[in-house]
Amino acid sequence: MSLKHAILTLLETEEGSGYDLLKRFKARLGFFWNASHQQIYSQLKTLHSDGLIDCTLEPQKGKPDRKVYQMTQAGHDALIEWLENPVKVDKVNDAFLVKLYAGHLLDKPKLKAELAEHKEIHQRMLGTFLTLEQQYLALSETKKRPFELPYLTLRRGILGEQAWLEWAKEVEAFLN
Amino acid sequence: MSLKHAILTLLETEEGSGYDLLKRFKARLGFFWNASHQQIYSQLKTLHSDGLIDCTLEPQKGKPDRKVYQMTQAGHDALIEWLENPVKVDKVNDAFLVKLYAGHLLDKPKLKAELAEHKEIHQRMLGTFLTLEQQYLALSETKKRPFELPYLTLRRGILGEQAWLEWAKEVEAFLN
DNA sequence: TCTGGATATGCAATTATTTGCATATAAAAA
DNA sequence: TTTTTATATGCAAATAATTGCATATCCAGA
Repeated sequence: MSLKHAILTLLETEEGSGYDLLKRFKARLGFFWNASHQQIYSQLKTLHSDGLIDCTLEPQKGKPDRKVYQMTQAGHDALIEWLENPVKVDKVNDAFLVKLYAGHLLDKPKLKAELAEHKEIHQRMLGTFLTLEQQYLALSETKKRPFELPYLTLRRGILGEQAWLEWAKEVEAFLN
Repeated sequence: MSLKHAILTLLETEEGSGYDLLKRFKARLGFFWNASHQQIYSQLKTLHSDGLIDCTLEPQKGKPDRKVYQMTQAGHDALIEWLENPVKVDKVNDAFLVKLYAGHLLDKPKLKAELAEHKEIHQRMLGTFLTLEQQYLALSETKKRPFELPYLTLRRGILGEQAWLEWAKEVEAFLN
């Protein structure tokens, strides 16, 4: 599973509490891997009981202890091993396409309305990605360096969303 | 869940046995919804026990009975209801991007090799899609009509794969 | 001061998917 | 004639993901 290894990747860079990791996950990997907070907390528990990460308790006044997770050697090894073995090609399961395929059972206005909703979401995503890209491109060459690979994942998002929106135009043309 | 409704969509057009449906599923919906034969057989069972599909047994010599499934009114209603309510935007969970994000932990040749494997798969997919597109485009206008919506789902596949391959060029440029 | 939202954490049940196994026939290829 | 490939089905266990619920704090604004 990749979620485990995505979390290990984050911990490889820096330790953190569940919530820290959740936020870092959403901000950095969330564009190409969706995971709920429940999933992340429960994976942290599993990773810990498998010895791939350590956990230190930081007492807090009033609040319950803060659990800070950090990488172990076993975790590092597991991550490297995962990286060295091929992953499966992204599996697509797109409910909207199922619906479009069955679109003859629905009237065009309803299809159009739903297309418009999806389009808005994709446009918003693209906007977010383009903003992030501008931030990256504004950096000096040396400052870019550590973000080169993340930037490539961002490019995937940009090209993917642009392609989706191009396609949406074709669908709109048909529905009009 | 969309798998249920994808199967109902197939049955809306024509009845069939589990294996019939499996093949039709792979040929028509398989490009945007991946499901194993086990999943399809088990969903048929559930759909049947929920009364959304009927099942008639066709005795066969030597072989076990052929179970032929067909739509019920309840199934049709459930499909329409599903179609009328919005579906969620396609969720992306792309393990290769997780790996690329963590690529600094791996040497470039290994990343390049894996990229090449994925590229080959995407190229093959695109090839398949383009062949199907040629077949569609060769039809007369009247014969095209019933495949207009499926064709749009095919276009999604084409534009999606092209975008992936464009992106792969950027990644290759970086890795070289 | 009350209220709502962000912060911060998790359990439990259900649903969906994957993986491994299992069986049996028929046709085609070696 | 043996082996492989396609046809044709499915169960069971494990893993992954979703959904619903639950708790408790802190801070800002009405």
